[in-house]
Amino acid sequence: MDLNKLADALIPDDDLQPPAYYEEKYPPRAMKKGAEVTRLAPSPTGFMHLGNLYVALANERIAHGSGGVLYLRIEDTDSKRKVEGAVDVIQSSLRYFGIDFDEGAEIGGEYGPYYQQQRAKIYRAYAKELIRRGRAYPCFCTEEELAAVREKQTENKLLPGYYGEFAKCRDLSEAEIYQNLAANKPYVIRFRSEGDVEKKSVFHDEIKGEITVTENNQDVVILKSDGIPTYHFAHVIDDHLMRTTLVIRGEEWLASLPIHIELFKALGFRMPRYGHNCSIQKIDETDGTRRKLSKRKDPEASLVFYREEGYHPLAVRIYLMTLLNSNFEEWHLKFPDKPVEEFRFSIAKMGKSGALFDLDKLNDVSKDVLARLSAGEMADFLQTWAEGYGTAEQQSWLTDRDYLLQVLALCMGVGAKKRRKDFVTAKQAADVISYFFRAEENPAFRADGETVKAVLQNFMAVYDPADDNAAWFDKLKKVAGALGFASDMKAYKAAPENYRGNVSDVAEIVRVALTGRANTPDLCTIMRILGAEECRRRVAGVVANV
RNA sequence: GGCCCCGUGGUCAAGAGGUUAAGACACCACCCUUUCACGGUGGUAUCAUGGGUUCGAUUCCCGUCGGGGUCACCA
Repeated sequence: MDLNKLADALIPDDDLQPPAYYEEKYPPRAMKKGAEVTRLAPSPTGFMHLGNLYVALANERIAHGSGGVLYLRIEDTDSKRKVEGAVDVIQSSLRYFGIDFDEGAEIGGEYGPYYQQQRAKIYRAYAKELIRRGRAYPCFCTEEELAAVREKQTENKLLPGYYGEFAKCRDLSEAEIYQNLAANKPYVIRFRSEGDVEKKSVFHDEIKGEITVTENNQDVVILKSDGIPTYHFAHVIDDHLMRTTLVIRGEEWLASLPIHIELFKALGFRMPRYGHNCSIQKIDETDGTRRKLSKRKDPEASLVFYREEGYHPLAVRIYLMTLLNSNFEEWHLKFPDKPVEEFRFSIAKMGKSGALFDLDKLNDVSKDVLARLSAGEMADFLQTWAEGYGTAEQQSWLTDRDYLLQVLALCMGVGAKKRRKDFVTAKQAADVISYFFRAEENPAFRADGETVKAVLQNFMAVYDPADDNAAWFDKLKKVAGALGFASDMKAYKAAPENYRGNVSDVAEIVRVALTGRANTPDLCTIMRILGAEECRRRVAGVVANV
């Protein structure tokens, strides 16, 4: 069979460059030893998964930690999944969490274009070359035919797929091929595999270590009927031509590694190194089993979730780093103020087994991150969050910057010996500080109405905003004593039956009346921030209703 | 089902042929304290299982079990 003629018939494009042209156009990168070229290659589906960020962080740290390059390639070969504006979503969400690319889509670079759709000619050139060499052939099978074969294979407990005797179009005669072409039958281009599933070999995975791979024997599709390549083919060509040195990707790709290995070999490309990263999982409530975080079932699977909730990007970053590198957490505990970039990220320290997503742990990390912010930084963070996701009311709270800073300084314990860790997320923080901006609707007291009224009236009668903390508390104790509450905790503990309660019960009444909640930072300071007038108004409201 | 990956407390995990099997989160108790938070002290809890190698295996080997992934003209 005249393979050159076949190649021309199958891929008639007259504007293709020979493979050698691309080899020269995209030469190996001049980089210092040890520098890694890594990439992120998401599909523009408009949805960004936590797993995307997870693997992005690993690639980013490896590239930048080694003085290498991180680039963004858009895998838009499936037109059915493509969503308008998805590339913006990818870039903006990754940037929010601190992933910056050196080259790639929308940034450009010497190894572009970085959209696979724009690289169609390149793939076709290599596919044509494979046809000429007899390593690729046209397949005219319809979807129905393939499905029927698969069904039969499954029935007979055979390996499903297009291989060996089941590869009907593999050895079509020249006449049959041209007949089909003349009849305008749609066709795909398949790779002619020479592998044998009985043969296994050891492969070194940068994360998993020594793994065994079974040879591929599938004649996989490399060019779909629309002339666009499949993932497998595009991956091999792109990562070769873009001179990727290390591919860190999800372990769901492990199963197709044999295909990639054979394609690299057939094309005569040197393979990049691979690291297959485990995925973030969660326990399914319905059956108690582990599974990947699901886009459909788990809101926390989406990167949008963390922005809506107002998680600080650094918190998410630190949390993911603790999952990614087992010694990161200890390092971070030791040097809490050092930027993450200073940590020596190592592929060797990446875990082999999938980790369960732990919101408690993330929350704990978040508290620490927020507690290290200055009041000004926290105010900025809150404002940015509120502009995007807060209610109109919450936005209005933040307009008086000076007032806000006073509130934050108190709630964060700025200036105190130890910082408070009340804030977890921006959303939760907004809720925590709400009482500074509006009185609570129906404060719930544990004490009876008469007692509440007496405590509030007595205390407000002597309250003086000019008092310092000690004087303020002295007055509270006097009120407590006058009403039969113990003003001295030790005395109370010695003989609680002699009292109606103690000074903390009295403080609680004032606290609840003013803030609507039983737990707040220092009450005296809260009253100072609210102002005497506002305090009196709130107390009056409570006394009238109780 | 075939193939592949994984298996140390509830979670993330360090670890090495011999350890009292680190640490963090969560949980519990106590202390501090006008409440809460912070902080401090202490505590509960782990090597999936069977066999082999070995003086000794949680660690090395094999089987079993369990969990996960994958078997598209999707990535």
